[in-house]
Amino acid sequence: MAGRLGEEIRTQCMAQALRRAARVVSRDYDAALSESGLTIGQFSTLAALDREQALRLGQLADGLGMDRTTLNRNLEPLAKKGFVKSLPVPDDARARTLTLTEKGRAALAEAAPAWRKAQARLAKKIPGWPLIGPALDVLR
Amino acid sequence: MAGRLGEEIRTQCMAQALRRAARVVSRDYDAALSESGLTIGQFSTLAALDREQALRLGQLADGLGMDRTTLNRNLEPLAKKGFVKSLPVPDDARARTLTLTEKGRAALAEAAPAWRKAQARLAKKIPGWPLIGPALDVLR
DNA sequence: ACCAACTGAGTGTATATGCACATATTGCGA
DNA sequence: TCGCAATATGTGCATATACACTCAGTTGGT
Repeated sequence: MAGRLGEEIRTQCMAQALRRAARVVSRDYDAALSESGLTIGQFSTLAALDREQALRLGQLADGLGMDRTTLNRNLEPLAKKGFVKSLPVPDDARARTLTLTEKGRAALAEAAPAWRKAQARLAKKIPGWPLIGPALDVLR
Repeated sequence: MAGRLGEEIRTQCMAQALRRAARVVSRDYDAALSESGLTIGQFSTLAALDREQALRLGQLADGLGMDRTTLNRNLEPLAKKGFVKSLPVPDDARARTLTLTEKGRAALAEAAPAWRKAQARLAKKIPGWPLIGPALDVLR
């Protein structure tokens, strides 16, 4: 009688599966990026700012599927390194726009080769990825 | 010329996609479980211990795809609540075995209905899940 | 028996995550 | 204009994550 519930959770819990997968692949990417001094989370944040400049905190957080306050704190190490700048908005004294600095763009470009290596390695390890990526897009 | 690299990363980075998905669904499960006082991560840990008793820290961490030291710290709130106990191993004075207490098993069972609700809600939101779950099993 | 390599666990530090709450500002209706 | 709801951001707290390092105990070779 031991563990019927636990077994059900292991085989069916989507959160467990996704969190586990995120941990495993994050460690891999982080190792690949270690030379660059960026984590995969920081790399993703810089990439998001590279796509669109002058985003507000809330907008960027939405884009990353992340709580606003989490992003706020994730920006601290990036700001400390001078990769991201937070500028006031003329129209609205509450808001601030986030911009990728030249230094930030350079760091992103410099880390890109290591990222591509991790991509290639992972793509081999997860042959079913072409099915996964699109299927997860519904969460956007 | 702005953002070619950022665009490539957004469309292709597996870590970004998985981390994002994990964040989004975790918030959902956490909200569903809030009454129970468990996070989805804690719920998963209890479930793993429900499947197999007397696991060592390292074994359980491997099973969860988690760093050993992370699990060590994740166990603290569970131990504080009396859901998990760490017992010495007779054969090996270095090791300790983790056991789910009766209280822990009860907490897991009590949280299960809320978890099932989150499961049902998410299954509707991610119709492609039957493809995703098996495809991620390669990371085990 | 001894020592070296190995193994299992714990700690220091840094980052990541989000809820509850607080603050500041804007916009709008009475 | 006054006041209030809505909006944008920041902070306190708790948990989550993992690398580098440390320590204790085990194991195998001599």
